[in-house]
Amino acid sequence: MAGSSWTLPKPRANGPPYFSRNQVSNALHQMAVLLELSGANMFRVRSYQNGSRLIGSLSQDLGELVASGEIFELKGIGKGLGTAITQSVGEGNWPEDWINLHQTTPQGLIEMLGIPGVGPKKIKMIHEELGVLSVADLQEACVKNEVAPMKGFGAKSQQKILDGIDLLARFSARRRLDIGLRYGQTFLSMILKLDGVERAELAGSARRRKETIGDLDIVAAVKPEDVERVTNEILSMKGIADVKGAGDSKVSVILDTSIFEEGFSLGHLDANVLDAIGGESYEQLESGGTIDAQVRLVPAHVFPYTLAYFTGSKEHNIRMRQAAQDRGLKLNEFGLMPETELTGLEAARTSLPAEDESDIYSHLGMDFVTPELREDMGEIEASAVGQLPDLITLSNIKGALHNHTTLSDGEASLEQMADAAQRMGWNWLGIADHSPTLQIAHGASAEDLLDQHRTMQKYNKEWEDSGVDFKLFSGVESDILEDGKLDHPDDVLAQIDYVVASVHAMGRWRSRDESQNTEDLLKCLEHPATTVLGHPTGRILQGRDGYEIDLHTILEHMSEANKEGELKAVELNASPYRLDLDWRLCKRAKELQVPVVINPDAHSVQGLGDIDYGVMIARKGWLEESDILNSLGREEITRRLNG
DNA sequence: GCCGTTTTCGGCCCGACTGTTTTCAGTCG
Repeated sequence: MAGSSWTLPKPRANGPPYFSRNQVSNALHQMAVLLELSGANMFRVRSYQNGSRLIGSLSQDLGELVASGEIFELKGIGKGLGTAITQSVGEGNWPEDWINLHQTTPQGLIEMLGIPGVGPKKIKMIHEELGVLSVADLQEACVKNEVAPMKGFGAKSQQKILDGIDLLARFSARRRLDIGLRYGQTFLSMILKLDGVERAELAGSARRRKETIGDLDIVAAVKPEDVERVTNEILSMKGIADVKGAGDSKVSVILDTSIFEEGFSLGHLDANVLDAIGGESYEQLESGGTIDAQVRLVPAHVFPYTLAYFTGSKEHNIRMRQAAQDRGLKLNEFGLMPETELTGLEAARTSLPAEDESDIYSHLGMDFVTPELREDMGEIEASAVGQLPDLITLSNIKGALHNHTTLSDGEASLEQMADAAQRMGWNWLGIADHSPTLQIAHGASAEDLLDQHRTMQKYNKEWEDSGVDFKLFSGVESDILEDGKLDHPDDVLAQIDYVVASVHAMGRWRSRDESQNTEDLLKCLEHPATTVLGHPTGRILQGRDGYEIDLHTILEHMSEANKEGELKAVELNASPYRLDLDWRLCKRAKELQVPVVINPDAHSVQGLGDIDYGVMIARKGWLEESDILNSLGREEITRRLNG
């Protein structure tokens, strides 16, 4: 979980509230993990997990809920959690037993949870009987053959643990959405070409457009008599680095980059990103990369059920099964049917029919839920009452505000960027090059910035005179300095169209606590010139966590400013390395009516294409056409920026 | 730990797989 370390945060000085939604949500999540390791009842563990999700996506102010006692009325917060949260948020003290559990659980046990095939029960036993405190200890114990003789273990278990530790060291990282989709879509298109494959779709977190992807799931409809042949043809495909298993309904393989006929290359990376992900070695890591993939082969009549099941999320599936239960039915990967003695495909013969996933939802009295929304973030409730959002698509995008040129660290000139934007069908483009403090990115001086502004005005006049529906806007990506100050004098900022304010001094911001960072960001947002908050947490996916920040509070302040007629928008940075604003908070911004602007943060012509990933995440975050600035026409955006 | 127009106690989503077991526990998705 981003920003969390395995300690309980210190209370802020000027409470109550002493802790933010993030902090309480993280603490509950940690408690769930620690309780699991301590051998607690799994349903108790789940209560903490549910509580964490609930508090993390809370639309009300946590401090107020605690002060008024309404916290106890939330479904999922009872006497126990309610009291604990009230005490921590209201008085600044975490419960004694929470503190104790943190102090008595060795850090290494938490790391051991990452080993595939090793769960809390086994860790607890190994820890108690062998005194194992870390992954390294466990490896040593296995090598010394101390694990196999234990009750419930054996030679195979011991070897599996050793293999798991090896796997953890090599492939612990999930893959970014862009990488996962490239593998997934390539693999899917190859499977679709096979004789006997009636239909096939990408499932799992890739289909849900999660910002990172663990492994690929593909579901294919194949007649029983074709399964063996199709399986063999999949196993002989280009790009299969290793076969993990192949049964009569599932093929499990590891893909490598030889699956890409045209080779595998990464686009341009900005210096800040490159720095964060370990420089040039990252490209090598990618080109030598692999990804696990599973293909499920099922008869056509169960395909929609299997697709829905393996698309998940787990949380969404749980709610769907409960909905089925409420109707006296049972839902699984084979069908939706009355309770029966039969199991698996046998039972599926009694299932209600489904041509597509929408039939499944319709059997349960719900509207079809698009895969991006299946996270149990309110979509179940909304679909039951016909209130699902009408999500944006790429065709809604008419421009974007945060892009770079050769004036700072971009690869393309102003002219090339404008030309590319027009070819993409956009009606406007905002350029926001770096400000002077960011020397690593050749931040531009005020003089150069104003020069660029005049050049844009010249082009704009030419387009207007010749009836071209396109316009450039001049902005700056201003570093947020000490005390939330902007990086140019006010008189310079007043001359250009807008300011994207972003944090780049990550070292300093990450060394400070949440309340200090939040305070500085709020000050910066109060500056009349600040229009857009750029990459709000500074995270680099698979690279580094962002700085600690209470974005709930930030968004609430921005909401107030917008109500008073100012324009304060939050960026959804579309770079697949960032995807920041997180989709979980997009929904919050929407509720608060804070405009979102999806920005490719392009450092090249190709970089403009990253808008695609931004749209995916915006959809995942429930955003509709009216929630984003990108959907405004040339004249409307002019009015909003100048208003 | 949470929840309740059949319940304040006894449930809490479902199935496959694996390895350890003579009937099941742990892990995973």
